[in-house]
Amino acid sequence: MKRNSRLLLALHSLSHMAESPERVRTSAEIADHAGTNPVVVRRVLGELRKSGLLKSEKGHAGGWSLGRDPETITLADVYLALDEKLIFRGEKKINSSCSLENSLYEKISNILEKVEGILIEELRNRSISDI
Amino acid sequence: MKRNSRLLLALHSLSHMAESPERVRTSAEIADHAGTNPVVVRRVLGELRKSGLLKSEKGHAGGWSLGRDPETITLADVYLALDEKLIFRGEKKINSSCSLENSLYEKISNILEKVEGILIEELRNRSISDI
DNA sequence: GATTGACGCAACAAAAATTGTTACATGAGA
DNA sequence: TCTCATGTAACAATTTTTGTTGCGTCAATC
Repeated sequence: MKRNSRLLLALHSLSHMAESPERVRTSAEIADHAGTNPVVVRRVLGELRKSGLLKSEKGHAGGWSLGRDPETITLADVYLALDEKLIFRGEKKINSSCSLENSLYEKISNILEKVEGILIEELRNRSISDI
Repeated sequence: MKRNSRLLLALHSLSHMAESPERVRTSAEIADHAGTNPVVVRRVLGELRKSGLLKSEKGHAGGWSLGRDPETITLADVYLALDEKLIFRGEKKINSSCSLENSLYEKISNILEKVEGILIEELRNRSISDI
């Protein structure tokens, strides 16, 4: 797996869950299907649980299931829950002694914030059931 | 330096050049100001030269200078010349046996292409002289 | 023409970020 | 009590990015 696979892993898993929301899945099962490791799955899905998108149960018949109706879970919810920035994770060498550099960083940041807002809007238009 | 510093390095350097376009700068000089290495500078700026944004001269009084009028060099030009994708360099595990995964990848790709188009439009509205 | 000082580039090294693994604690059902 | 699941920390391996060294080429200057 490569970069930014966290979001894809999350969305992939959730879209399967949306198909049969009643079914409880173990992290081992999910990892196997996604070609990764159970611990990685728990790590990523754990962040979604914190946001209420998923719930998990320990114990014998434990595992993962959706925290609410699949139609109400948008791609934006997942994106935001993971707290990743698809766009630009550049350094924040602010307060450089070079005023041009500061100006540059500010201008780029403004643009990217605007564009990311648009991205989130787009993601908000799709639910995990739409996949 | 961290991730995506290439674009910032390029824009930072170009914006200085836009201030005094007549002045020729060495990669050592640029690297020193940007806090990096001359070879790295030549590497990054070399890509801009291929796109005609910059020109470089060897020899004793050699160095780097703008390839055309600073007002005509937009941030989009630089972004495209570097062939980087600020947005989503996710894996391309297409043709997975899982149709949901394929569908997911396609949907995400469509959204990101659209958003990146908007990003480029925004970048096209600023020249390196605007920094 | 020899020297100096610049870029061009390849190959290698180092550092940073991401992903994978192991180990163990905790909790819930059989 | 035993089994099977998650939760988490610590560590290892991999991938990506950045930095470094070395050497060739070219042009101005001595």
